[in-house]
Amino acid sequence: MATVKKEFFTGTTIAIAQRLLGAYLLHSTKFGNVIGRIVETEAYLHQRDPASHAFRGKTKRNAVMFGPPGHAYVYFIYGMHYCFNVVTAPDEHGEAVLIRSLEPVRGIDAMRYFRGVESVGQLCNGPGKLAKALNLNLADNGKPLWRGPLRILRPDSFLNFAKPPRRSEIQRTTRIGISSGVDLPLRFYLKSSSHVSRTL
DNA sequence: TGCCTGATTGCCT
DNA sequence: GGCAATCAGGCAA
Repeated sequence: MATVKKEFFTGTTIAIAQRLLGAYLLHSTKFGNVIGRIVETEAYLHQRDPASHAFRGKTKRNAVMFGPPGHAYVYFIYGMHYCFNVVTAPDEHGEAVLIRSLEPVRGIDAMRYFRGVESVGQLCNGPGKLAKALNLNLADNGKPLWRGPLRILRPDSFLNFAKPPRRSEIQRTTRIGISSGVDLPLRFYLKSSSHVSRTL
């Protein structure tokens, strides 16, 4: 298992949204390490993106988005769900990448316990689902992702010589579950994956 | 202070 | 496909 370096989080938010595909998200829990392969992401920008939490400026809730890149931005939504994001862009630029789906890799029984669901295909195929499967909540907001109990692992962490996905493997579409900025093509997922929240 | 909405999910028809 | 659950943040007053 090779954790990414801090430099992994430099570049445009859109580039990082694509770079994260094929990488892994690890969380160390009381039931051991829980790991999933990232197969679906969405970019949320600062300006020109009304769907972004950062669009209306910095607040107590979204402050982490405006901090340095490579940290976790976790927020509570709909009174019952958490969503996990990777902060991108330099200080004072409120941008992040929402992780929408994972393919379960390790700690699947722990995921089942946290989710209360058996089917592997239903464990992490949605932003609220994966946060629950990895036992993520507001306590994880602001944590670094290149060291510590919550980390991003390189795409070659599990399969020998596994390379990042080719550009042709990545499908780009509009985002899901928003009411403004619906026309922006800022969602990315791996065409070959059967674990995305939904295709096209 | 009060009202409305939301980067969702799961259950019901 | 429709809709309830459930509550913190954001904005109007």
